[in-house]
Amino acid sequence: MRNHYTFRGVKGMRDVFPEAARAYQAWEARAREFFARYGFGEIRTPLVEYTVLFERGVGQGTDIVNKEMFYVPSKDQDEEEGGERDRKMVLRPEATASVVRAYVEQEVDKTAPGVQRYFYMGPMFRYERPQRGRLRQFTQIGIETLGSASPAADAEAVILLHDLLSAAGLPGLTYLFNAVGCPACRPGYIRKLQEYARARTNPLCEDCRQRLEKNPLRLFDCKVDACRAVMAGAPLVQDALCSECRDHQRRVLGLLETSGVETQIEPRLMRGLDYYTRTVFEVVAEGLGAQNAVAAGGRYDHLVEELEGPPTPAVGWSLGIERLLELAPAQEPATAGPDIFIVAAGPDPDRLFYHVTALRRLGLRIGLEYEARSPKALLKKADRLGARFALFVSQTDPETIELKNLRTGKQFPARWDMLDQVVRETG
RNA sequence: GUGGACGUAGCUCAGUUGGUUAGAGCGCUAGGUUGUGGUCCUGGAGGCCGCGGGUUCGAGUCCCGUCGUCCACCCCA
Repeated sequence: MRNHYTFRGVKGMRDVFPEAARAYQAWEARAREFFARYGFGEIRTPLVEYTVLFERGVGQGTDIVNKEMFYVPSKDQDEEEGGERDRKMVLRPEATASVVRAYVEQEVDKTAPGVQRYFYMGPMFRYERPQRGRLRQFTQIGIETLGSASPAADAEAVILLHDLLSAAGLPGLTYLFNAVGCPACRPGYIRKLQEYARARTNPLCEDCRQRLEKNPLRLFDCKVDACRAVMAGAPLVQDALCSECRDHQRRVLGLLETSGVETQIEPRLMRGLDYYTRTVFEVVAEGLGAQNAVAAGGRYDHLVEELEGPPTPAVGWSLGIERLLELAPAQEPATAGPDIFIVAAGPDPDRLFYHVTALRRLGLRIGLEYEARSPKALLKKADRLGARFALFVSQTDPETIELKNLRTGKQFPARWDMLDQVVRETG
């Protein structure tokens, strides 16, 4: 790799070459298969949104909004005087806010009333310091179900995720669940939590003292021993849920149990995005280092209203392909090699090119080198590519050819206009 | 944003207490095979030792800075 080079790729962003791209394609194909089964349709939203969308959607107090945004300079900013602040644009850090924005903007509740099921796949951008399992541009696949408050919607989403991950044969996944309450019970819980913590501020670290006021639920995330000790005795959301939330959780977990999805209650599990209500969950994997969440999601019953839409309960999740890829290193079958690899020393290359084009137009995969090389080198290449046949072209006459079956080693004279048939019959 | 580790052929890495033409394996390439692959043998190409400065008679080896990568914190997919 060139170390002193002007035209570097951007930090935390990767180039994906064909071999690695196959692994992405495999995940995308598998996901599409499952989405079709469950009735989810693809939605494609822009990579750029106005900043306010995420400030409102993801939350003002979150790290994603406060320090992880990729700002996009725009002409709008220069041209529009005055209110340019809310015209600021960013690369999307996640997709849920965009999907909801699109849903509200198009008034989908009026044009297509009822439950909407969407899936998306594409790059997300977060300005973080890269480390294992964390890129600045990464790829998410996710779903959003809008318009249902039913526990069945939560369960359906999780089962889809579970079956998709299981189909990939990933070992060592744990499905963690928690409930984070709703407007009826969460405010009361947060007050209790703050009361508890305020009475014990002394041992808390600097960060936690700030969290206490700004984002008290995050107190549970701290890894400082002293803070953990304090929080070990803190009141839990689970004990403060209203009867509706409690009932919702019970029914979701019940549906998952009958569907054979093993779940684990994690009473201190919190999410970094503000919009979640009731159900939150996270799928964690072993052996991924510090960034071990491969998928996460939950219910967000008030986000649509928050973005000026009609009351619309919703639930969704997203998974990070790159982390999944690290878990199951490319075991995808290699793409099929050429049907025929041309071995020619370059007599009348134009005539040869004509024949090759004709064969490709018949649907055959033809491997061809542009420069004349030794037969040995060409055969070697054909072998590496997994070609089924090698075609020897006479040095003196491009019409005189011999076809060699690289599996059996048998070689025999052939004619250009018969190749298509021979290759297909040999299947 | 904070902390730590590491930058030597395309890749994985050696490189003695600073010492003269910087090495290995794999890969690439050519030949052995008077045009015929996957094994084997022999040869060849390929190095701003990340970059800049300093110490020294002499620096890939030591010091400072810088850029980059990785890991961890923070946070998250």
